[in-house]
Amino acid sequence: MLPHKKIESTLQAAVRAVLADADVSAILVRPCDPKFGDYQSNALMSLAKTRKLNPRQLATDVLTKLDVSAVCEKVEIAGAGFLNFRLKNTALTQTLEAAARGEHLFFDKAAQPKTVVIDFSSPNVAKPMHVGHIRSTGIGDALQRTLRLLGHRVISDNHIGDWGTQFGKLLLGWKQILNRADLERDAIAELERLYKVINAECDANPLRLEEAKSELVKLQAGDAENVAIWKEMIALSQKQFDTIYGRLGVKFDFALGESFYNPWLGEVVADLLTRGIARESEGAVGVFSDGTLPPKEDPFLVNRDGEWVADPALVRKSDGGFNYTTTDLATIDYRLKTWSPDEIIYVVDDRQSGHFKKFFLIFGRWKPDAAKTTKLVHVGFGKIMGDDGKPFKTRSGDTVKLGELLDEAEERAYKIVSEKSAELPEAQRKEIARVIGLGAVKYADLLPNRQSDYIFSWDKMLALQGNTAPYLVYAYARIKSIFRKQNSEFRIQNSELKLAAPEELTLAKHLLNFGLTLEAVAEELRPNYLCNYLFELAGKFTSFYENCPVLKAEDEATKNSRLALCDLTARVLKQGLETLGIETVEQM
RNA sequence: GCGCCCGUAGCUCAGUUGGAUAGAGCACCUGCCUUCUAAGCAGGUUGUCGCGCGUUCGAUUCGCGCCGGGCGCACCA
Repeated sequence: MLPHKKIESTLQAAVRAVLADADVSAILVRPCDPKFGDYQSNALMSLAKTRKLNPRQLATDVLTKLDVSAVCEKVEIAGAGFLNFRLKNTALTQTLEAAARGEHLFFDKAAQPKTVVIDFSSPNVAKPMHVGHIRSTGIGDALQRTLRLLGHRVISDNHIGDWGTQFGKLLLGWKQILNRADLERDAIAELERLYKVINAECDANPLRLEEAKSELVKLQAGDAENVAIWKEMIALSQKQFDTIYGRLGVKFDFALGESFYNPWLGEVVADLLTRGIARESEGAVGVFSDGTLPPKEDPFLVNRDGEWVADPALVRKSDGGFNYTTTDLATIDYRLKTWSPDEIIYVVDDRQSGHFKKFFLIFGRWKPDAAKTTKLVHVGFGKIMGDDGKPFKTRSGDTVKLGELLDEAEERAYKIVSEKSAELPEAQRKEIARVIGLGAVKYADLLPNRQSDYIFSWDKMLALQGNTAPYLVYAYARIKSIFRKQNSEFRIQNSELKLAAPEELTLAKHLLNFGLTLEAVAEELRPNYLCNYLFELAGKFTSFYENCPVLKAEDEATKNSRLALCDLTARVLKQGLETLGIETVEQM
């Protein structure tokens, strides 16, 4: 068991011994400022507060029941009632030696694995994936990797936009203005052109719009020709998706598009009507406020000039078509029946938070039993901005295509690699540039708190100094370099650690917090915690690297101990980056 | 108008149940390569945490009210 968990469970038992009825699940032990110790708990203060006890007295009482001498020095009470823990050197080295033997990598599998459906990326058919998709795709992938690493059962599902009114226009364009040669050269660009041309025509001419609508109606009715064209458009799009996901290294367990749920949409609406959850209004069918929430908190109400008026979620349009709330409901029904998840995570732009608020409430009304056992979470994120503070666009004002963005990342990285490591063969420089370029884009996207907007900057993400992917991969490559240089056979499994230098101790202690960080990422669904942990790890490693010679250590025992420390650091760096969806290189 | 999100160093951003003297990178200054990758390291400078009030032993964090920015408000998703 990792030392901090040992401390935590022992502390919880001690608290229970003092206050038998206390809820000890909130009694946590966290890393702290080294001047106070290695770990700290401030939980006794809030516990004392709710019970109107003297916090320092409570701490003293708990301390008499607390024996953590196996892993800690004497526990200290500090300030208003903090408990400060300092690890024993033996506990530290034993934990590292166990890791060296391959018994763990500073994290534990979840005691109670959850089944989690994670819905992310969701590109649209017939449209190019653009820079915005990096957010849902990167965050979603990092989360699925984290949850899997911690032993949860994860079902990733790409809810592709393969259905909707845009297909009327696309079908019309396909039939009337399709350029076959262009389609073969660049299918997505041609499909995009079709849509733009017809869309403009429809805006200008109601008759064109009617034509497009009738194509849509035919598709919906199962017209053989239209269905065949629609399927071809999906197939062409899928090629694009496969290429992009292949480059990004993102995998899905399922890619059940919106159209998959078509057969059940009518039933969903009928069921909502039968149960009195939805009702007809102005020819459409919608879910309205049930009056159980105060108006301010009720997403089904909106204030217009001082009056609260209905703002329903429509589930059927007046023309009989369905809305995306309907699809989302059919989708959740399918997911419940198929996987019985404990949790469903939607990694979707924050601008849709209103939709999710309504959708989650409808779910609660529609499936009250399931709502008790399945938690729905909207993992929202902000926009990517250009350096002018406006949404990130190309110079000509178009959206930035994801494929082109990744190309540019690799090109820019290649220039830098060629400059810094001109001696490496071209093929290797290309491979380094691929890893660094893609890693830089992904890392820059995962680093900020996901809910805030961030400014896209090539220079910052590709910089070798600062909190960037190149810096982290560089730290990894330097460790690997040591192992290439050393002559004798080094066997990590038999390593005995002896930690003396402050840099060694600081690095070693930081390794111990890998699992804590992974758990925080899984708990709050925030990959940036892991980014910051790895940045600190790389920093502590380079500090160690500068101050503690490894291959030229004063004696063999120190050398082997340091080699082991290097190896463990490399493993955590590699595992951590991999969990963020970022590859590493052995040399750069 | 109403709701949601945001406001932290000159710039870009972190800040994990409310916790100890609020952190990092960039920029700026000073050192360190005949020694494991200097794409690096060590040190220095930088703050009314938008403003005010409240809750608390303790508030960047919670509540209320302002100010400033972004986004969303029935047949698109």
